[in-house]
Amino acid sequence: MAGDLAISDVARVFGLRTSAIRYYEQIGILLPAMRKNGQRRYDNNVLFRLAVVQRARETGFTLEEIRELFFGFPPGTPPPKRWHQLSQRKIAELRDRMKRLKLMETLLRRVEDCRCDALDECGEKLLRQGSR
Amino acid sequence: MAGDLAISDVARVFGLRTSAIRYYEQIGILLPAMRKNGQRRYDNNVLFRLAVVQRARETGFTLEEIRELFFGFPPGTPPPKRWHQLSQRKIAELRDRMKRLKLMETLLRRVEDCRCDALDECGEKLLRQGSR
DNA sequence: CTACGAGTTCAAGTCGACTTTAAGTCAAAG
DNA sequence: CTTTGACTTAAAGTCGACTTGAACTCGTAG
Repeated sequence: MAGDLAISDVARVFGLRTSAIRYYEQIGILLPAMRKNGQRRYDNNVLFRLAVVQRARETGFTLEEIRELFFGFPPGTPPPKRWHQLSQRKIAELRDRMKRLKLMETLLRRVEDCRCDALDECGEKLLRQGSR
Repeated sequence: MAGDLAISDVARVFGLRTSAIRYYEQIGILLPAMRKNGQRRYDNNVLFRLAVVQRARETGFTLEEIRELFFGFPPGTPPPKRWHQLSQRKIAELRDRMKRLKLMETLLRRVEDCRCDALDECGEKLLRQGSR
């Protein structure tokens, strides 16, 4: 049950490259692993850590924010509080990004109405629109 | 009406840095400008071109795609056809991005229900969920 | 004449999340 | 003993869209 995993095992579980895991260690998202003949050996805890990392990545957190999640609070701060604080920012960010996507879509559909004979004509219209 | 614009004038109209305009020329989005004592001079056409570039950027096109818009079709291809072809791809892309954002939001809201006592517990639950 | 501001070129730097490369170590297999 | 395969490190490369820096040239104002 304990596990004594090589870096390639850990990588395979999450579909990551070994280089990604070393990188996570390098930037301080994973604590330095124990060594056996110079090679990293992991126990199951790292799987839990990485599961959290993956989920956080899926929800749009940067690696910097993930480090904050792990190490940016006084030790003992309960996860719900950690998640909450970071989520607030992120939700606002997602809302902005969605707005932007919707604007893009609107503009894209509008471009479909173009009847210009030359691209410069498009530009001319846009300039007149912009100044109005 | 003609205009004999310095690079800084053009930049100011669009809120761009002069370096961006040189860069656009370098990557072939703007044709090389006429020179006057070695300095670039522009006429009004460049404003139309740049208005199109800006709008295309706003709708999510990359500079590569914008070059395609301008130079990736047989000369004389009408703008509606050009826009349409590029828009199809882009709309699909926007839909995917929107889906992803919505998934992120769902996951973020779900994370708000976390009652774990430690982050490793979060990871453990996620791992069990993932395998189920 | 000199200083100034605006322009020029080319190369290199930036950001985030990694990957790739080069050179070296180690234990097990043949 | 040598090869193989997996691992190690540090440094450099990647992508996109620019920006920044260094070194240089212009025309003009004082």
